[in-house]
Amino acid sequence: MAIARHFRKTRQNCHRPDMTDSLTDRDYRDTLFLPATEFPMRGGLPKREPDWIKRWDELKLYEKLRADAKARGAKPWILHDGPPYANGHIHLGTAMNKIVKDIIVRSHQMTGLDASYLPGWDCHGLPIEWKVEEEFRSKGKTKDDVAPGDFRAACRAYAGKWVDVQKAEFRNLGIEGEWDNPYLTMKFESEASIVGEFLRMAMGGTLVRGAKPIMWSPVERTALAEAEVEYHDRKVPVIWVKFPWAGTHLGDGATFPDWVAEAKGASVVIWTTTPWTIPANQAVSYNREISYSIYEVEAVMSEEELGFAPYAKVGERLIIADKLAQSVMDGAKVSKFRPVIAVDPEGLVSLRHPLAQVSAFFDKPIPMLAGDHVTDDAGTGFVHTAPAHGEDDFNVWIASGRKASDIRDIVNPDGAYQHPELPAALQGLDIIRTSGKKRGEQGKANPEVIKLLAESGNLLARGMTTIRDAHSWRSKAPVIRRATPQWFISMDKPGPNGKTLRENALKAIEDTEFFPAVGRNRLQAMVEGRPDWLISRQRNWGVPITIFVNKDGQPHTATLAAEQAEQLNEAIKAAIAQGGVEAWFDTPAEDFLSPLGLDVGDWDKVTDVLDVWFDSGTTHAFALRERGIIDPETGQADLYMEGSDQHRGWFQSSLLESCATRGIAPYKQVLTHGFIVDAEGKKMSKSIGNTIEPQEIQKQYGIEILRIWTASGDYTEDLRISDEIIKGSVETYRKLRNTVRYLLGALDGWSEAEALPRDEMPSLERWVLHRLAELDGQIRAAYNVYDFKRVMALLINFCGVDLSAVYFDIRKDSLYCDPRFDTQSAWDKDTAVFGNRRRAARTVMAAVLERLLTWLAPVMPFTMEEAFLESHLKDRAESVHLLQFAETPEGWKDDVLAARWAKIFTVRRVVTGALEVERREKRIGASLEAAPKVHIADQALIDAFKGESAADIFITSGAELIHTSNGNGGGFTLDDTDGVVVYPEKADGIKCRRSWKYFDPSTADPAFPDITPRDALTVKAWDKVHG
RNA sequence: GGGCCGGUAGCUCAGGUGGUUAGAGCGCACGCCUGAUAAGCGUGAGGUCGGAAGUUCAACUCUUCCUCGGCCCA
Repeated sequence: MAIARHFRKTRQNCHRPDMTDSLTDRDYRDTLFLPATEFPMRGGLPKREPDWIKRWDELKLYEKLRADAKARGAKPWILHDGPPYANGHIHLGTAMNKIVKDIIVRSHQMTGLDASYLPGWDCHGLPIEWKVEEEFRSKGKTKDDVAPGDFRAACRAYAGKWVDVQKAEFRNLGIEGEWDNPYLTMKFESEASIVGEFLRMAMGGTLVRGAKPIMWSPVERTALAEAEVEYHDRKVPVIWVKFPWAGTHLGDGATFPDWVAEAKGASVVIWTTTPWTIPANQAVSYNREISYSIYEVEAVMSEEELGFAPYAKVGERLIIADKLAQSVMDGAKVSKFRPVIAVDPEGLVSLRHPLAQVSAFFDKPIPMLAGDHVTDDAGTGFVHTAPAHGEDDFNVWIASGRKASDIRDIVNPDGAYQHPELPAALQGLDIIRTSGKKRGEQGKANPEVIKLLAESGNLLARGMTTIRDAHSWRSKAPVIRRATPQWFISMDKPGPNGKTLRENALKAIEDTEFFPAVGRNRLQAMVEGRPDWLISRQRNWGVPITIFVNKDGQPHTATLAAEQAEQLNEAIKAAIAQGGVEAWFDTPAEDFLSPLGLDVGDWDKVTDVLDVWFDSGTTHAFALRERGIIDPETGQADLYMEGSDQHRGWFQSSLLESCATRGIAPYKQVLTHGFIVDAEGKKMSKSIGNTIEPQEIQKQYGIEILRIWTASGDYTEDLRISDEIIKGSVETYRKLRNTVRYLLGALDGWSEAEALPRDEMPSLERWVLHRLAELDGQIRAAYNVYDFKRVMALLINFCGVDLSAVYFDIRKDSLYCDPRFDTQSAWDKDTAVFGNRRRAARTVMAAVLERLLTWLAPVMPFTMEEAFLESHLKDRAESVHLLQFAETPEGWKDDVLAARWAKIFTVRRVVTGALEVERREKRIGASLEAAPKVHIADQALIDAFKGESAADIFITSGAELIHTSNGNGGGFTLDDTDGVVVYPEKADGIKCRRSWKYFDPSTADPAFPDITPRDALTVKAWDKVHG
């Protein structure tokens, strides 16, 4: 440092050896303008953010925003909040989700709309129920010890607690919204609304009772949806079972195909990993595309070789898919076998159950069914079919024209055999242990079935294998498939408008706008392919399925006269509106039925609850329609915005619910975000240990840094986060903050009186206005399509390049040294030229500041509020968030001017390049020490400078532009800029003690020999005003 | 295992319908300024566009395969 100072002094001394200090003892510093602001360079975000939040609370900002929009007559614009689940603390993903929403809402509010934001929570459901059960267990109580009403009350309290926790966490993120009155799915009015929607749907005919197998958890005693299971490896028994062939219908006695004679005494072989389903077997499936043959066992491995006795017997005949014969024989320890003859599987027709001799219950013909689900990739080429316990099994059973009511249900909710006709040996055996230390392990059913099969002589082989299978994500215990009566929303039954729900939903998808566009394909594909919506759960904490069923199991909504059904529905809704879901469970059936003259004995009250996806699919009804935010029948939210996983979840449940009840989507637009991943693009997980909590970032950097990070990346894809990436956001913050700070400092003492009309401004100022006009369109367009990264890129570029590196740098001289407006009374004509130049600069800066503050406020609400309160705008409103994006006059746009300045900047680049060489050679330090001569071949480039001071633009003390087609050698050029040659000569004269520019002392005002004439005029005006 | 999406400089992002030496900002290095100072300015070095093959006169841009990652499903 000392050395650097020494060099500088040396240079100055060399340059003006004849100057003496006696002439120049006035200190001009007082007469200069230097930026002045209370707005500090550093934000101190972690410390100060909570104060801003408190300020907005006290200000009742959200209410004021609504009042302001109303006063403006603004059009409502609704982002409908997807409800997070009221369980656990928020994480980075939830934070990002809310931040994106907040930026959207704020930016729309500031572009003239009335953008309200009503946050909500999802409060019912199994996860909460589980936590509450755990709490009871820790107090030594089992579920059976707790009255259902008390249990539900505990769930309600538990959800309420987490709503409060999350609400506080969201508010700490600076999310603005109606926090005092959020929507909760468990509020009584919501519960009544959900019931209302459900009944409306039931009345529309899309509610159907089904009995198809669904995933059932014996441990939890409930049906589970796909979303509630996870897949794990599990060791299971595998058995090969013989189904003796029992006859064909092919031809009469004279025309049997050849194979029929050979098939006598043969057995069809199946393979299964669920021996317990054999007692529920009602068919065997095959595939017409697979070739099958009869094989005869010729030799079997000996007991000595194996260590156990094989089940296969020499001479027995097995029917197997040709491709799998070898592997089946290997599994059965058959050492030698021969194909006998090919079999036409269509002709097999009927088999005998392998346990037929055990009990008359099993001694029924077993049909052969053709199904595409059968493959010859593994197994035997035949599939044991228990329609109660497998989806494919059920489907092939129904497809063959058989009835669901003929399906045998021999398993109770505990996952144990229970059927009056079952043999005693099987009665009561459990499939999976539901309690104790071995909960989730295999029960007694499998071993007993295997034993019975072996005794019957129909076990061909057995072993163990590992499969990937569904487990409950709560208890981690395996689930089974079980056919129980369940309620479904039918996708393909024509509804009130004659169209199916699937058709209505697909049409609604067409009418919806998706961001990004691929969201449409995704949702479409899912709706096209999805099965009926299983909405019933056998749980306690949820909205009940409020129907009565008659003795045929049909709901009152489908069997009573419409008028009577509606009366009943109204009574139910009224009860729930008053007493919550309890009212359904606690009110005796006759209280609902008797007033309508219905006989209690004819009806059963259903006590299943609704899938929680139904609750959240209904939020549009109670959070928007019943609050009067959108029209109850035809209204739509403007936007739904959630993670892309919600194509399967909320976007779909909401769509289906709304289409079933109103025939339209509940939204006009759907926006999805991706997920947060680490620096390598890997998802965050506690087990990898790469998780980051929002509180960490809040404490170390501030929420605003997190908001900038969110806004800078492409959140429609996955967002990466790491220390390095966050540091980048910190840099962005600093640049933006300092730009705003400089503007605040430059505008010290500004008032509208100083403003200069555009047509009196220098062209550089008009160029800045042109840039503002350009940006205005770009920023609005980007916010409109939720493209914040474009907003950020545009503004960072504008601040870093156009302002900081160009405009501020060039106008620093004018701002600091030209006559201040408060000396205007002392200006003469010459002084006014410079004074007005400065007025123009400050006018433009005021315009820039207003726009930067408002354009950035949605992303940086804290810092922009802080800057706003330091700015000339502070009297306009109580908060920057109550402002609108400034209207930008069309006339500011000037493409001709912009093209001209593009030329000027082309030349400027070459000059700065040339000066850099001089610097490196230590011939100059500051650019003011130079006065370059620029040789320019293209006259148009020279014309661009017409009316401009090239020296000001180059920030040199002088500059000369010379029209010549070639330089005279030795000049500086840039490869990509032909015809511009720079001779970076040193500035002559003396250094102005006020503006530091070098100038010819002979031009100086004799009264002020050591400053330039401009500075002399300025100081004289200053002196006149300030004595 | 299937469906969809993505992989451009250290980081965050631009790069209509294939066509000159692939851009920006930040960061980094070097230098300047010291009247925006834990600030400001300038210059420079960094990618051959996840990999391979193919179509084409020509591919970051089209096709196929592979790979890595994400979401959904099994």
